[in-house]
Amino acid sequence: MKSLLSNLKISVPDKIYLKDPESSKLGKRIIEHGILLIDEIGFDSFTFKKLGAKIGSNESSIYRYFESKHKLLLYLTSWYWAWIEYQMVFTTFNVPDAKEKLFKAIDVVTKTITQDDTFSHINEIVLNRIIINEYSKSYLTKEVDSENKEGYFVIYKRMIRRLSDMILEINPEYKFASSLASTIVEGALHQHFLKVHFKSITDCNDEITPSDFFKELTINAITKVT
Amino acid sequence: MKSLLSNLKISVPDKIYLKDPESSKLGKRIIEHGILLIDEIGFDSFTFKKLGAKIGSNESSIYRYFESKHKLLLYLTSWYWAWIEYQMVFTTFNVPDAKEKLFKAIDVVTKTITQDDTFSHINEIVLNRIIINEYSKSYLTKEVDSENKEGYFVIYKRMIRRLSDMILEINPEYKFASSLASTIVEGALHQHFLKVHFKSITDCNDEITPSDFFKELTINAITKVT
DNA sequence: TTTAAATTAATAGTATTACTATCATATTTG
DNA sequence: CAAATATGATAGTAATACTATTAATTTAAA
Repeated sequence: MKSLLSNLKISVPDKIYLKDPESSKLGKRIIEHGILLIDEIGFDSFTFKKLGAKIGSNESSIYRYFESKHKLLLYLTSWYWAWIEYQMVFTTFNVPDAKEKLFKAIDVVTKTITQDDTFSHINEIVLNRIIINEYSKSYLTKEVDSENKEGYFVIYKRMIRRLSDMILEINPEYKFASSLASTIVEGALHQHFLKVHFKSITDCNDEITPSDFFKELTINAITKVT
Repeated sequence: MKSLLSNLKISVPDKIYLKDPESSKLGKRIIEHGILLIDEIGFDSFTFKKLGAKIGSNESSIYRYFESKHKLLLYLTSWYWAWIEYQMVFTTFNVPDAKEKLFKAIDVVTKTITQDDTFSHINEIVLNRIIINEYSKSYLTKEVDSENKEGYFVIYKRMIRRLSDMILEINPEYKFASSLASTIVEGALHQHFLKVHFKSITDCNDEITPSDFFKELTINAITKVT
């Protein structure tokens, strides 16, 4: 995916930031080390002061890019889903068989990220861990409705709708395409979490992946003769 | 469920609290109004100081029951899952047909709570909303492994295992019973959230419930001939 | 190349949070 | 009734999540 993406810029709704972090060296350092620090100490303990110390910059300079650490999380998650969406569109493009297409899409959203080579300052492996551990916190807030109106979750919702459309391509009669799509995406993150922290309530491990589980689940859900 | 439960006490791992809130009037007020206040302002803005003001008591008195607001959340969530587990065991007891049994269990974990009548000081409708909006925050932390070792999530995991066992009763060959069970429980909370805040990525609404979706999904997953 | 504009750094300050500690006052119980 | 226990009031601390101001540095334009 590297060479194909190297000229592209993933774009994030611009209301999320005060100043585009892609537009300067400091901005990129904020993103790069923000990802590493959130992964290291967790989003709850993460502060702009600590990030400032880590990158040898000042707290107040970071506040010029993001209004709050919550906005930084929204930025990172939007970036992540835009990146996933791109891969989903790219991988399924020109695949004539609807089932093969859907399976490729499910693979994209459920797989463990193992390669970090798409964008120089963003470590996608680490960012994927942040999504698994922190994504829910970006929308489980009292402000979710107003932030949704501002468009902070458009990329995520659009990506889910693409998946839903591929489900309907196979079976236009299936009544729960959206719920199934959202369950696959959210459920895969959850299974990845469980396999690290609550092994006893998942079957996923080094051999069985969330992708295996969700592909079988999906195909049975939509092709069953009832 | 009221009369049957009225003599029972739901028990929560005792390491979660410093002093059992069931043991005093103040303790019960903390739980009762803690639930209402978290629902009202959200867990992130919730503080013991605000709760103290609301119940006409002192911040420091609340700290004598719970070490932190995080522990209070663990208490509430443990209580909730114990209550759900009780209903699950009770409702499925003596049901001979494995499929009917599983469906009853799925109903218990996925339905919207509409009655508040089991325990005087706990409003189960409001508590259910808190679980939907805040449950993930109880385990998406850096301390999850140590807290898991302390037994703070035993009830939740046991309840999921019960569900998994009922799945295996129908099809002992099914390879993903635990993952399916955990997906049903977590996924149902997620669908309830989506139907309020992100309607475009769910099919659930006033007519179609998460229960409908997950029952069909489950039965197709485990009885499909592959 | 100088000058102005923009960006970043440094410092200080505020209200709130998440507690801990101490001591006084109720309330319960033996 | 005394002693034990629970609760309340007050104070204090370090950290958080910012905002504001001013100084220093970098960049871009004339």
